[in-house]
Amino acid sequence: MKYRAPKGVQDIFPPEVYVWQEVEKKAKEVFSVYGYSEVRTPIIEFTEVFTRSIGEDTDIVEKEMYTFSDRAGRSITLRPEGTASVVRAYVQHHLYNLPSPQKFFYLGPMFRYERPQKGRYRQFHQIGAECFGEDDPRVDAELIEMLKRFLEEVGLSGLNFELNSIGCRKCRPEYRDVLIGFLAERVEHLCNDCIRRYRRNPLRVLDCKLEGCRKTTESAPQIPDYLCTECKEHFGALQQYLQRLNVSYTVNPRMVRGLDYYTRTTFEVTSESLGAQNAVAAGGRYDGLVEEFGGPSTPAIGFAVGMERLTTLLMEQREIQPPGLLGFFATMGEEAEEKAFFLVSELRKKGFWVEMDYRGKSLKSQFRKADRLGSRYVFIIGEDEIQKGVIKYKRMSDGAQGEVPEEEFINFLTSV
RNA sequence: GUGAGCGUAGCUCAAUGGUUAGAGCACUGGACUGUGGCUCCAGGGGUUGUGGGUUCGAGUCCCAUCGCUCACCCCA
Repeated sequence: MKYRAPKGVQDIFPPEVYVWQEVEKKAKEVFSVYGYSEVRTPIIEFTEVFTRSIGEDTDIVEKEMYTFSDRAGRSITLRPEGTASVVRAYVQHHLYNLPSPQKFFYLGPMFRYERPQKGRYRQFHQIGAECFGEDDPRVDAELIEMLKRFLEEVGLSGLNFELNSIGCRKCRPEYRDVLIGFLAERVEHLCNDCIRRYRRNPLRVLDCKLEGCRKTTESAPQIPDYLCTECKEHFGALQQYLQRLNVSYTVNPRMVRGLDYYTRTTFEVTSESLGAQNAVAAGGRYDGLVEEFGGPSTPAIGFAVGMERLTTLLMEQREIQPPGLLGFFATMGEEAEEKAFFLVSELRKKGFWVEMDYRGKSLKSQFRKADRLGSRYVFIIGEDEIQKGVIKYKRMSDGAQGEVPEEEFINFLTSV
């Protein structure tokens, strides 16, 4: 094979593409009811947009970005996630001068240079939502409710909502110190990965899957216990509201997110059947990011849904219903073929999906083709029909046949 | 970046180191001269991922390389 797509990117064909279209449609429907407008930001940004927001020493920035120099020597990066671009756009266009909250959603491809595996690709797609300008816990609750509703509308079940608060710029450093103190006494019991995490990002040690590390960190101090009064209140109120909105969740005090910009609320939606990459959606609050980008201090919260992971689950849980072909024209003879050709054109103009045969094949093989295409009807035009001025039809589901005068054909189609 | 498993027809897979690499599905045609699905028959389709090596002989064994998959790291 001479050409193949680069590693970790994929072509999406029918029938999967119909699932994608349905998911995108549902997202637009649900999000718009919550006041979210679509925003389309570029796929490329100056590299600093990502390094500044995601964090210099995260894996994404350190080794996963598609970065290149453009012809003028500027460093450009293919977006590895959506939030940074939306925040950049929000600040660049001074949207903080508009009434708060400003609410946006986006969908499109993201790029990370990683080894692909189940649920992970180099080009992957996210649907995300961002809400700027409010720090009220009701906004957090509302956003999580919207995510839940979207996932339900799209037809997913068996999902777990996990919730945590990782504090703010004030209280997180304090907790961090306490945790480092705790870990320092037990470093020798940690795995090699965790020893590295301990130095680089100690909160991650809590997330380790290994039995040994889990055990040593069993009695570790937990973030929720070290939140400052404001963060504690915020987290408590959020939980109250979620309960009253009937959004069930579990608090996971060990959940940490990989991007530096998160503050307070973080959440993940996971599924058992996704393999190692089990998060369908994730998000959180990022109250410092707008300021970081040079805007006024502006609280914000958002999430992103992984399209590939979502559609993978959907295709496991549901049958895919491709759009149905209404009719297939089976013709006998050149005159009939010509007639069918222009008739097909007329019908499509009226919005009917019809197809025909162009190869002058046997009637039998035309029927076979119609059947294979899942056509509801076969319309037959041969010498007899032309002479009588009729079109013969056969309903494929039960084999019922009949004739319709040409001039009534459109009416006939409308009625079936 | 690290580790493991797997590469044979469009797809799913057979073939003890030994003739001309097979089967099912799919595709095309016929049995049925103007009627699909079911059945039967026939046909087209392959550089066994690639390159080297061992051997009288390699799809099979060895090495390298490329690709795919899963996992680690990390994340949607």
